[in-house]
Amino acid sequence: MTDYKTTLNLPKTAFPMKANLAQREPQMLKRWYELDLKAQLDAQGEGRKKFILHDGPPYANGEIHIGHALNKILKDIIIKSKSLSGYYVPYIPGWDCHGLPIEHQVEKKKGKAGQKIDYAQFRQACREYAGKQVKKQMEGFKRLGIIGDWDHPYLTMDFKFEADTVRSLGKIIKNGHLDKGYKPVHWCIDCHSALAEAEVEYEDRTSPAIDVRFYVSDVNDLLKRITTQNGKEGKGKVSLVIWTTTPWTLPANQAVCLNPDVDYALVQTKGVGEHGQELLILAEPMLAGIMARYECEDYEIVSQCKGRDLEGLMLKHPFYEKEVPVVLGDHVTLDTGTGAVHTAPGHGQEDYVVANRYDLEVYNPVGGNGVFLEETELFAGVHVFKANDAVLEVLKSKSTLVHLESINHSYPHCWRHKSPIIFRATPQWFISMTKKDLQKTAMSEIEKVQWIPDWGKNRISAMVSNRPDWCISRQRTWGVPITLFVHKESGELHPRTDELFEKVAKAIEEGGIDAWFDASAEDFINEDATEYEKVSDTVDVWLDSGVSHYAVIEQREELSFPADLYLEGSDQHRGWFQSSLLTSCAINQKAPYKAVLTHGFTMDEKGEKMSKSQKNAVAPQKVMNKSGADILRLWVASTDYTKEQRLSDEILKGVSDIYRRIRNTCKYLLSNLSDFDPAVDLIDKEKMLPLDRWAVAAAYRVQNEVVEAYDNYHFNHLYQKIHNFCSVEMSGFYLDITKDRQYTMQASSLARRSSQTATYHLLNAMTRWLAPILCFTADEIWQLIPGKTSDTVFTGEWYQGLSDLDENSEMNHEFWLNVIEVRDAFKKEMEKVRVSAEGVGSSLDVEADIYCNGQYFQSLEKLDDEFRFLLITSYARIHDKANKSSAAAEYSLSNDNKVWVHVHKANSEKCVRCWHHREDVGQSEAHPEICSRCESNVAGEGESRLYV
RNA sequence: GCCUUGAUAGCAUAAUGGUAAAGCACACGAUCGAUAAUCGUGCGAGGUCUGGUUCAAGUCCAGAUCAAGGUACCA
Repeated sequence: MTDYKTTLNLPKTAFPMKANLAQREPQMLKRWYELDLKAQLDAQGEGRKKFILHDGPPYANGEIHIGHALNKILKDIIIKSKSLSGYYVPYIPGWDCHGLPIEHQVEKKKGKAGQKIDYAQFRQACREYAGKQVKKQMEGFKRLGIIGDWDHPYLTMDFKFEADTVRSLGKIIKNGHLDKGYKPVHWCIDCHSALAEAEVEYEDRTSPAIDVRFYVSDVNDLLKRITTQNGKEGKGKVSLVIWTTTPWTLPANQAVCLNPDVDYALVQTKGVGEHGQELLILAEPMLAGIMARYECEDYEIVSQCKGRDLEGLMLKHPFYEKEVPVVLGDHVTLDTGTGAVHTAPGHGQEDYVVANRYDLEVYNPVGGNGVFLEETELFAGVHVFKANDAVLEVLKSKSTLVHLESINHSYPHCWRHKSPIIFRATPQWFISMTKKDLQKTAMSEIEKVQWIPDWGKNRISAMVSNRPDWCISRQRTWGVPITLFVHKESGELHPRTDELFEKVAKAIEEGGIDAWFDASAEDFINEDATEYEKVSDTVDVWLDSGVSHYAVIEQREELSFPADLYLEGSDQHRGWFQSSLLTSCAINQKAPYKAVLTHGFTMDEKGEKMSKSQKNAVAPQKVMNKSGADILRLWVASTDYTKEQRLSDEILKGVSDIYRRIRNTCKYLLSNLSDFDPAVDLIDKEKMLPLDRWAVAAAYRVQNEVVEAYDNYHFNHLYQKIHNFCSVEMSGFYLDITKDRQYTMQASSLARRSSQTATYHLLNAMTRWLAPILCFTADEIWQLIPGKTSDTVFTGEWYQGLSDLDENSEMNHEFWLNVIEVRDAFKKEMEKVRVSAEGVGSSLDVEADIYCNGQYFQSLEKLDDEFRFLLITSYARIHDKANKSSAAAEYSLSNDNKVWVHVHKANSEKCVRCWHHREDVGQSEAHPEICSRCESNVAGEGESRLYV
C-alpha cells in the first residue's frame, strides 16, 4: 500500500498552538523597542490627522492594580485602533507626583517634616520616592503592551511642570478667579494641622446632646409673623430651641437656622425642667417626640407659622450679650433635634455655606492647639473638649439649657492619632465659581463636550452646578506653592502679582518648588518684603493634574489643544475631569477636551468590590505572569467597561478559551500558507473560486463592523464578532470545506492558490483587527504572514484587499445563505444516520440526496458534483422536489421554504487518499487504492474546480 | 441619609417598542491529515421584584430590592 499521505499538502507552520505568552511577550516587547516602534509611528504620523488622547496621570504610589491596567489597556486599544484608522496618535503618559499619600510614605521612613527632618530634605525624599514609584509603575504599563512616549512622560513634579502649574495659577488669578476666605476645615489638634478628606475616618463617639433656648428678643416682632389661633395668648418667655451635640461650638454661634418649608409651632408649656411657664418654638411635626424627650406632657400649640415667616427674627445668644438672626436653610431636617439648627459658620461646612448667603461672620474662636483664644469671653484658655462642661454650666446659670442627654454617634477622627477632630475655620485660598462666572462657563462648556456614555454629562453637570468655591490651598510640604505675596496688614495681593508669577515660575523651572520654599520674600520682591508676606500654602494636588492641559497639551509640540479624548474611571467626574474643566475654563474659557469616555470599576465574580484586604483582588502582574498580557487585554475588550466589570479566575479561563480559539484559527490559516508567495501565487479576484470570494466578502463585512466598533469604542462587540467569525464562518464552514482542496489538490493548482489567496487576505485583515487588542499575538502572527511589508502590524491602516460580493451575481450572499441552510439541514439528518447506521462515522461515509423546489434547485444545481465538497460527503445530488423519495426527511428553511434530505451510507470503496467513497476507486492499475480525482492530482494534470 | 448609574440563561455579552440572538460552559457523539486541536447534535433564560403606559415592553414610566460610584455624616 502506497503511503499517499506524503502526496498531500498538509498544514505546516512555525506558529505554535501553545502561546506561552508569559515568556514570549517580554521578548516581543524587546523587539518593538529595538525597532523603535514609537519612532516608526511618529514618522508615519507626519501629515496625518492627529488624534489626541490625553493621559490622566495615575498617582505615583504603589503597585499597579487592575484599575490601572483596565484604564491603560483601554487607552492603548484606542491608540492602536485610531492609528490603524489613519490618525497620528501621540500618547504621552503622565504621573501625579505631589501630595499627601507620598508625604505619608516618606514620613513613615524619615519622620515628620520640620521635626526629625528639615523641609527641603523632606521634599527631596518625596521627590525620590515618587520617582521610584513612577519607574515601577512604568515597567508594569510597558509590560501590558502600552505604546507611548515612555522616554518623555510627564510628571507633575518635573521642574517644568511645576513651573507651568504656577503659571496656570497665575493665569487663573489674572483672570480674576481667586478669592481669599475663611473656611472650616477638618482640624486635628494633635497634628496641629488641617486634614484632607482622605485623612479622616469616622468612628463612634459619645457626646452630650443638648437642647438650648434662644430667647426671642422682640416678642412683638414674633407675633407679627405668626398666626394667632383662637385668640389664645401664651404666657411666659418665648424662645426658639436648638439641639446640638457640640456644646463647645456655641461661643461661635452666629445664627439659628430653620427649614423654610417646615411648620413651626409656638407651644405653651408649664416650663421645661426648672424653668417656669414658657413658650417654645419647635418644629411642629416633631413636637410629640420632643415633648416626650423633655418629659413634658402638658403642652398646647398656641400658634403656627412656616419657617420662612421667621427669617430675620432676632434672638438672644444663650450666654453672650448679643443677638443673632434666624436664617433659612434646606439642610435642616426633621430626623433629629428640634428643627432649629445652631449655626456656627466657623465650625461647620453647612453653617459656613449658610453664613455666606446671609453674610454672617465666619467666626472661629479656637486656636490651632484646640484652646479658646485669649479674647474668648468666658472660655479663654479652655480646651474645646473640656469646654463642653463649662458651656453646660454657663447655660444652666443662664437658664438656657432645656435638656441634656448623651448620644452615641459617628464622629470624624484623625486617621493617625485616632483622636476626635474638630471643624475649624482657617484662612484659605479659593477659586471662585461665581466671581467671574466660572460656573456658568463650565456649565455651558459641558454642553459642548461629548460624554460617553451619555449619563456622564448628567453626573458632571450635577456636580459642577452644586459645587462650592474650590478651596485650592493646603497646608502641606510636598506640593506646588501658592506663589503669592500678600500685604501683612491689608491682606491685599502684591500689585505686581502677575509679573511676579512669571519671575517665580522661571526660578522654579530652574530649581523646582524648592526655589520658592527655600527663598525668602526679599529674593523676589526686595524691599517690599517688609510689607509683604510670602504665602506658605501649597496648592491642592487636583490643581496640579487639572492644569495638565496647559502644562502638557499646550507645551508639547506633538499635541494640540483641546484634546480629542480624556478617558478615566467614572470617579473622575468629581476629580480630574472636573479640575481640568474648571482650570481650563478659568484660563481658556473653554473645555480642555472634546469628548470624555468613562469606565466603571472592576468587581469580583460576585460583583463585590475588589480589595486587597478581602483577597478577592486579581493582580494584573499575576495575570501577565501566568496567562499573559494579551489575556488581560482580551478580558478588557470582552467587557462592557462603561459599567462595572467582573473579573475572576473563572472568567479569565473563559477568556483564555476564546483566545485559544482565535489563536488556533490564525494558526491554521498560517499553516496553509507555508508554500505561498503572494508575489507569485496571488490570484486575481476575478479568477478566484466563488467560495473563496465569499470568504473574502464575509471578512469584508466583518471588517466594516470591526472598524465601526472601534470607532464607537464598543470593543466588546468586536470581541464577539471576531470570535464568531473565527468559529462559525471560518472554522465551522469555510475552513472545514476547503480543507479538501488545500490538502488533496496539486500544490500550485489554481483552485488551491485561490483558497490560499483568500487565506492570505483573511490573515492580513484579521491580524489588524486583532492588533489593538491582542497586540502581542497579532504581531506574532504578522511575522509569519508571507510577503509582509512592514516590521510590525501596528503601522499602516486597515487592510484594503477585501471586497464584497456583487449582489447581482449568481453566487451572491443570498445564494451562500441558501447553501448554509441546506447544509444545516443535511447535518441534522446526517446525525440521525450516524446513530442508526452501522459503520457511519464521518460525513464522508455517506451520500446525500437533496430535494428542493424550483428556485433552490436551479441555484444549487449549478454546483453539480462540487456540491459534495460543501457537505463534505462522498456524493451529493440535487433533485427537484417533484422527484423526491419517500425516504427523504423534511426540513424547514427561512422564508417558508422547505428542503428534503435523504442521507444513506455510501457503498463504494473508500479512497485511501481523500477518504471519499467513490465508484471509480480501483479503476487505475497504477493507483488501485485511490479515486480518479486523486489519481489525476497525484499522477496527472490535476483536477480542476469551478466553485468550491 | 442624599444624588447618579446599573440588573438579560452557570459565564461574559447582543438585540430602531414588534417571534429574546450567537458564543463559552455542559451532555452525547464523530474524527484522529488544524491534535495541549477539529467537526456534529443536543441542552438551556420569558428577562431582579411590583405596578403602569401601549395593539405590542427586556426596551418607556413609577415604586421596591440588590450592587457600584459620588457626596454627606450634620446641628
